[in-house]
Amino acid sequence: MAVPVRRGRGRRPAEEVRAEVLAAAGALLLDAGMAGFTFERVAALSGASKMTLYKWWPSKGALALDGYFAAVEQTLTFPDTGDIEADLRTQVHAFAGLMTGTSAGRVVAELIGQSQTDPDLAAAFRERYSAPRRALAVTAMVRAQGRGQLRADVDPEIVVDQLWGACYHRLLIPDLPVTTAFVDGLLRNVLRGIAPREPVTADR
Amino acid sequence: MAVPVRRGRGRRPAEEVRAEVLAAAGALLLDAGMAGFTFERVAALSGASKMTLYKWWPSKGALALDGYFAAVEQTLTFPDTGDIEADLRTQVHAFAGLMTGTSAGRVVAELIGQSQTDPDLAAAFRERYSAPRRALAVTAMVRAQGRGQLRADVDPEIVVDQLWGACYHRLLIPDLPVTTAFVDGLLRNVLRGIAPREPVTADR
DNA sequence: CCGCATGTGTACGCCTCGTCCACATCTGTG
DNA sequence: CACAGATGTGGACGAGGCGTACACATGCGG
Repeated sequence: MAVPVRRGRGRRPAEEVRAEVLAAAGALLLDAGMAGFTFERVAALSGASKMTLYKWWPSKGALALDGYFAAVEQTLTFPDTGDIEADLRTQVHAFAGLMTGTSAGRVVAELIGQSQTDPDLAAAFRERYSAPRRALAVTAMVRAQGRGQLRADVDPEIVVDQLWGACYHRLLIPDLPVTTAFVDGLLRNVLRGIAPREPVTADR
Repeated sequence: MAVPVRRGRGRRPAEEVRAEVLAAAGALLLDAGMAGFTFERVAALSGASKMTLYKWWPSKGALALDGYFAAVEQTLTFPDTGDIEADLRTQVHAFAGLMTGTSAGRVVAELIGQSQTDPDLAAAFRERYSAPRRALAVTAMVRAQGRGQLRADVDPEIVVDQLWGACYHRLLIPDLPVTTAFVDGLLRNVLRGIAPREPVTADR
């Protein structure tokens, strides 16, 4: 009897739909995790049709990644104070804090997990998440090498794997937790290994 | 009309069934990957009933892990030649070689990926895979500290994350490949950071 | 030699996937 | 301003995996 004002069929502005889908995807991801994240549910939540989702996103993982970015505002900056050790310290601690203190850690871990069997997600993740971050850290280190703060024979790419890889290791294979003490010890070991012969800053 | 000799119904020796299931699981895992790995298929391949599988294994991941162990004979040794640097070098290179040279790398990556949303697999993986390996490396390093080959203030657990974590990082988030040059550079950086003040072995 | 524990075949309801259709509505072009 | 085409919607479909249940056959232990 009651006639709904909006029957909901027919074309809707793409921007509007896209925004609602991303919001729904982000929300679902945050509180259901990758396990309960499904095209079906996102469609239901957002009020969009499954077909639209399949048209715009190649895989469940790719949609989840977009949802993640929409949910957590990413600033993506790398300070350059002129002191590479301090900057790396700041960044790694911030990263570890984000991964352990918020639900972002769980989500990122599940995205990486899903990307092992979802090529589209893997590509999207590399392109939009890991590669940019890696590049920021690397350029900062290259500049530091120019200033003589880092040994010239050290490959910055490898340092990235040492620092962030170690954190991801504990995040993905949680034999041991990511603690502040862990991050401090990690930074100490790594910095000691890549500093010039006579360390610029004496540690301890 | 033709009467099959073995109707296949009724009880079968548990050992026999278990062996066949593990063989089937391993084979399926190796050539279909975690994507095509399903209870249904393992049951069909092994000739066992789905119900039996559900009874013995709590999740698809747990079954896959057992299948993996059955498929690749794991030796799990850590040499102790008295030279910790050489031993770590050997171990990390062997690990990297296994991960890149065989299909084991793909499978392990997918197992870790799956474990992000499968608590049973995560527990089994930690208990039967990562923890034992970590322990081997750690005890070797503790012994080395006793011999004065490693700084006493270094936490061996963290070194494990630096070395293996870095490799896993490139395995799971393949921005860059795991090459011999990478492993060499990694070892150089790490060893330089954990060696006593005057390095026991001069590198370069 | 017999009873019972245990695995087997089979079937079921539920869910997700990925695709398809007919239709409603927005958008831009003349 | 009107109309035609582009685009999203609702609804439905078959395939396939999940997880469970039941009745039956058979090996093993007493």
